[in-house]
Amino acid sequence: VAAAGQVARVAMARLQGVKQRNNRRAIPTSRDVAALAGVSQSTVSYVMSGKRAISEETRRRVQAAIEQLTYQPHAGARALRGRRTNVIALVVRMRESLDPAGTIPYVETIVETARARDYDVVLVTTDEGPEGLTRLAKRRVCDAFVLMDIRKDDDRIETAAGLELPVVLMGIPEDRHGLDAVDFNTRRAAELLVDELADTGHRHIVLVGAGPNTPPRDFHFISEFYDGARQRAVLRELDFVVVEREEEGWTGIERAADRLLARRADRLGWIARTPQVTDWLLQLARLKGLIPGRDLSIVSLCTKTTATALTPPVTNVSPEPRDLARLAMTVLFELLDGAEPSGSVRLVEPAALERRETTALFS
Amino acid sequence: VAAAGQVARVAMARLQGVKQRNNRRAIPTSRDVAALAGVSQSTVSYVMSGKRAISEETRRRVQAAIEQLTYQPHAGARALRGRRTNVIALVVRMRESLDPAGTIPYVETIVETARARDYDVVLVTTDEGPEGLTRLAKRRVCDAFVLMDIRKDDDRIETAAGLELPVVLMGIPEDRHGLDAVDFNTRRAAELLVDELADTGHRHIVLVGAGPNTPPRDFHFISEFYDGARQRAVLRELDFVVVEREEEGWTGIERAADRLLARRADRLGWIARTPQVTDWLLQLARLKGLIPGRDLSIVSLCTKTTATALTPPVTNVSPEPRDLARLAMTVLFELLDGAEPSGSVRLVEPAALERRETTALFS
DNA sequence: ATGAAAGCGCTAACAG
DNA sequence: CTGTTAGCGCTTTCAT
Repeated sequence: VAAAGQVARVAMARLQGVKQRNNRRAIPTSRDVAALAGVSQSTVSYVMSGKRAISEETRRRVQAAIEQLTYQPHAGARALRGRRTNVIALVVRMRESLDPAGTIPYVETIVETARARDYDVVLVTTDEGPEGLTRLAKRRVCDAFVLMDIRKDDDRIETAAGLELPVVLMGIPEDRHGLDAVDFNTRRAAELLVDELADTGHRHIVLVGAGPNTPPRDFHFISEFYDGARQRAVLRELDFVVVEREEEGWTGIERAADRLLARRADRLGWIARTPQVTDWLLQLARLKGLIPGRDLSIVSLCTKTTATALTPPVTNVSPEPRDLARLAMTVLFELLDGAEPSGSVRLVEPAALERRETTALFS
Repeated sequence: VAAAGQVARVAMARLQGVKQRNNRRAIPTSRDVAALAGVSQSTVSYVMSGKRAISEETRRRVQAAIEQLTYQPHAGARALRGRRTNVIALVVRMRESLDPAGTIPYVETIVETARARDYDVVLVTTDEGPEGLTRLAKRRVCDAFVLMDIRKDDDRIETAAGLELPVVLMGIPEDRHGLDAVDFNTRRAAELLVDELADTGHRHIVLVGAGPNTPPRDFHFISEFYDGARQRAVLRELDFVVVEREEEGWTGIERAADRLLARRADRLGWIARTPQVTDWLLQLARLKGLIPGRDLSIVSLCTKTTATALTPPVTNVSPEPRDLARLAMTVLFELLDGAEPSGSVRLVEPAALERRETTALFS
């Protein structure tokens, strides 16, 4: 007890000394906590980590001291000694993002999930290239990587695979180099959309993609969607065409209107692959005096939120971004907890199709 | 030279030892670089920081060793000893974002600008609340903060002001607590848009806001836009009304159509405050058989990219997000370089209005 | 112009 | 159950 008192006095002196010199509170260290609680510095560390048994009395005193000083452990010191940073690097494609608005929910969910396990997230852009990954790994800035917006021939994969750190790919490249990947089952989503149209007596399907700047063949989830829809249409004996816009934006839709409507009046269904395209197709119908759900159908791959926010509400299959982000983090935490990379792909299955006003019942 | 040789041998032994034990390359430290270059460890540090004169010959050898080992300094060790983390915390509002798609360019620009000065960016959501800021500061995770999406009564401000770390606010709160802030001059932007309509012979102006979920009075840049437009309209002796939608989405516009068109045929100009609203107004005009640029005008506060991507291209004043993000980072780096917080507000002025097809020339 | 050495604040092995 | 101690890899004196 006498010793504890002495240590406490020393700590007070230190705090006051600093206060006098800087005229402002210094950020407390675990030594300050220890002194205030009258224990050794390592005991503070053990109280925080829970890695050894601590008497109730000691734990209480230490916790009180921690709260009184609002102590937080120095992240750098922890990383240096403990060889883990509690930081996850999230590598996203921002400059040429496929869907800027769509990116936010992913990022948000990943940050939330990370925080739930006391990880912070550093955000990196693909523009930094593979060297960016190497830099973060060698500088020990992070413990693991999540790579978003994976292209089939993504140049980050090989580098990431050589890093000896946990990596999860969101999206499926041609060569995974042994890394774990997660994605939506967009093939299955396409099948559900085609089935909906088949089941309701449609004859002709037009699949409308996002346009010239997003080449379907560069991204696995897009080509899967196309292939799935096409094959299902064959199976269900429906006429099937893809209309690729030759121009971006609304103009692209307007210019393609003739092709989109070539089979008008004959049990026509449009499949929109993105929220934006869905909106435009509704707009086009409105402009042409066609009522979705009566004159033709519009079904869409978009979230429930988007589908119900549109007018009229659109029949959709939902690729919930949050589910995919959560799956990615589940896999990542397994790896961080010591699991061996399995090099496997895990898919998020689409929820059941939700029929809304834009499905026409022809049968 | 003999000593250097010996040190080098020791380092080799260390590297080999590790290699044998782990069966994989250990990440090299500055000691390894020093040994390989035949200099002391501190010399490596000085070569990297440039904080003392180094002979050309020594520098060359050290650089060669650095490259050979692809050495990167341990971020945690640096932070611990050097008392700076080279990390900037970016605090964004994601869950209830005003404009999810619009957020990306800000984030991208901030990450890029940070990287240009060798800072990384940790991404935090406002959901973590003020304690999130305290945590990052006390753990020494970051050296500075950028707070986006500032509300007038933002609860992060007071905490941030007590952190004794550089902070830049993007957006203007009621009480800045002495912190520096940057924002767009949306008041000026509104004036330019009203002037355009006044100069081209319009009589009636309808300002269309984003809708019920974004209360204009919560955000300074929105209320400034409204006030600026209203006052300018008075000055130019134009009839001026604000139409707030009572429902979200396209439905909100459709329901408000009567109010929007009440003064139809009489030199009517619509001012759209967001890209999304601009798109909807074009849609509404199309639907009503009105041709923007002939029957009425649509002018918009949106980026050039948005304005020209629409059909027809829209007259706009551009609040370029990248400019604002760059300004924020300029201020932040001044603070990081030791400048005292001035508690001032710096505004990004809008570029000149660009007239496109949606301006009707009534005069 | 360079080297030796002292820690930064923490974790974990070692020693009761 | 708790304390003492040895570093992690770096920056920065102090010494030459």
